[in-house]
Amino acid sequence: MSEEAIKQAVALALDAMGVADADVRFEQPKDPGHGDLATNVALTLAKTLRRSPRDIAEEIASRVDTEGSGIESVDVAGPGFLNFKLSSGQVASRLEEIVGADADYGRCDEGGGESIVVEFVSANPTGPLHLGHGRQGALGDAIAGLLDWTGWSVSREYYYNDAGAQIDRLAESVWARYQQHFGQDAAVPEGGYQGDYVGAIAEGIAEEHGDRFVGNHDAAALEVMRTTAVHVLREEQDRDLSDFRIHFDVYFLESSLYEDGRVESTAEALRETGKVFDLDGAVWLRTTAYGDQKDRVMIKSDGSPTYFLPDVAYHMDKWGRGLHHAINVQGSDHHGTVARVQAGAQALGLPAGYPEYVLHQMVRVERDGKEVKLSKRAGSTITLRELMTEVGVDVTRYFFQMRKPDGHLVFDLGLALDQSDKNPMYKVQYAHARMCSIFKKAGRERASIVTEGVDLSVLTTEVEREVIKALVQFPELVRNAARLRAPHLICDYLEQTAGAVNSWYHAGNPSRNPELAVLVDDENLRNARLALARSVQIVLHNGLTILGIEAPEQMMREAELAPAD
RNA sequence: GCGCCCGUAGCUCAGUUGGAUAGAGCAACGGACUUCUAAUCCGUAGGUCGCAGGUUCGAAUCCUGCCGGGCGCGCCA
Repeated sequence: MSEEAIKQAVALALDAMGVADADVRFEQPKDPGHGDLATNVALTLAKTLRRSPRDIAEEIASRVDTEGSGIESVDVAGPGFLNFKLSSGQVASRLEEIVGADADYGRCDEGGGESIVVEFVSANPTGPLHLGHGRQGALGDAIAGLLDWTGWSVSREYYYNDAGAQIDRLAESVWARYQQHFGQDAAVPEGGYQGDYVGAIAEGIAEEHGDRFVGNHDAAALEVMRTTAVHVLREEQDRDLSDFRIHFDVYFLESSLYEDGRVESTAEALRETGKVFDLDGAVWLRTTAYGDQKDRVMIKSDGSPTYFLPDVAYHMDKWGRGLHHAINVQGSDHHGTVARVQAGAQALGLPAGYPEYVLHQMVRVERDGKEVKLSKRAGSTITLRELMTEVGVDVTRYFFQMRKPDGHLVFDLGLALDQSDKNPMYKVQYAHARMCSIFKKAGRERASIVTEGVDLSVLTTEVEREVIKALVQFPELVRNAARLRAPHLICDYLEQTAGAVNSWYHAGNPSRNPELAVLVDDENLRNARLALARSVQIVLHNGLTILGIEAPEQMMREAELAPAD
C-alpha cells in the first residue's frame, strides 16, 4: 500500500510530463543505501524524450508529491535511477499483514483452484531407492508444496513401471539366486540385478516355498519370483518414502494399462492419426512431426510395445481424469523421452507441451572432497535410506532442494552432519527456534502477539528495516518459485533471511546491547519487537513448511547416530 | 556427428528473466567473547562471470561461433 502510493505519485508526475503510457517498473534495490523502492523510468524514457536520464529523473523527483504518502525521501542516483525511501512507519506497517495472515502468509490463489498433478520418484520396483530418487522425491514434493501454496489443487502421483522387460530380468535374477541358495549352478543373467537384496528375496521365497522351484524354470515359478520380488520391493520403497515424509495421493500401475487393454487401444488411436508407419518389422510413430529429433518405435518387431506406448496411454489417462496441468519430475538421463511422449500425446489431440517436465541431474556424495559410496546392499550407489539415517530427514530434504534442478548436486556429508549454524538447514531452524525462545522468555503465547494497538514505527534500526524488508518479499518469492518450479529459491531466501534475523538477534544480546534486545522495558517497543520476532517466526515456519521441513520450537542436539552400513 | 543441460571467489552455489560497486555459505586471515536471547559474534581478503564477437544508454543475464564437462541419441526404461 505504501508502495502503491509511490507508484501512483510517479504515475501522476509522468502524466504531468505528458508520458502517461510509460512502462514504469519498480524493484527493490539490493543495496539498502538505494532506498526501499527504485525505478529506472528515467533511463528508459531518455530516448523518446530526447533528454538526459538524470534530467528526467530530477524533474520526476521534483514533481512527486511526498506529502502524506509515507515517502521519506526521493533521490536521483547513478545514471538516473529514482530511489525512494519509505518512512519507518510505512515499512513496519507491513508486519500487520504477516501477523494477520499467520500460517497462510505467502499463500495466493494464482492457480485458481485448478487441478495439477505432479508425478515424481516413479522408481521401478527393482531395487532400493537411491540418491537420485531422494533428490527427485524432495524436489517433487517441494514443487507440489509450492503449487499448493499458490492456489493449485495438487495431487502427487507415483507411476510404477511394474511391467515390461526390467521386471522380467528381476524375476530371472531372483530365480538364479534361489537356485544358488539350494546349491545349484545358476548365474544372475546379463543385465540382471546384482545387489544383496536380490538374494534376500530369494531366501524369503525358499523359506516360504521350500525347494519346489529348484530346477524349475517354468512360467509359474517365474511368476512367484516376480510377484514376490515386486511386492517386497514396493513395500520397502513405500516405507522409505513414508519415512522421508513423502506421501502420494495416487499410485498408478503400468501393468493396469496392459490389463484393461489401453496400451492396445492407444496404439489403435495412434494408427488412426496417420502418423504411424511400418519399418524393418517394427511399428513407428512419426514423432518428428511434432518436433522430436527422430521417429520412435512404439511396437517392436517381436510385437511387444516399447515403454513409450504405455507412457502415452498413461498421459492420456491423466488428461482424461481432468488433470490438464501435469508436471513430471525425472532424472535428466531421461530427457530423450520428453519430446516423444509429448509428441504422442499431441498426436492424440492434447496441447503441445503436455505434460511438462522438470529434469534434474545426478547426485554425488562427498566427504572431505572425495566421493563416498557406502552401499553394500544396493550393489552400487548409496541408498536413500542410508543417507537419511545418517544425516536426518530434514537435512537430506533440504540439501536436495537447495540447488536448482539443472546441474549436478554435490551432497557434502561433512556439512550435512554439522549441526551448527554452518549447516544452512540448521541455520534456518535455529533462527526459528530463537524466535520461539524469545516468546517463551517473554511468557507469551504466540497467538497473543499482535500488532493492534502497537506503534510499529519505533522499529527504526537499520537491521530491523532489513529484516522487515526481507520478510515482506516472501509472498512474491513463493509465487515466483512456483512459476519457475524452483524450490531452491525458497532455500536461498530462507538462508538470507535467517542471516539477517541472526544479525538482528545477536545485535540485541542483552549482555552487550540491552537497548537493542527484544525484551526491553519500554512496553510499546517491546511489543513492536515481539511483533517483528513473531513475523520472522511465521515466515520461516511457512517457508520450511512449503519444503516439507520441520520448524522446531526448540533445537535438540541429536545423539550420535550409528553410520549406516 | 546431432540434441538437451552446465561453466560465476580455493570449494559448493545464488543471481528475482537487461540495471547501480556481481552476492551467500564453507575454507583462509584478523580481532572480540569468565557468557548468555549463545551447539559464538564482528571484520578482512578473495572475481578477465569459460573464450571471442554482436545487440544498446547498460550484458553474468539476450544472439552467434568456439572451448571444456555431464547426459542422451531408431525396436532398453
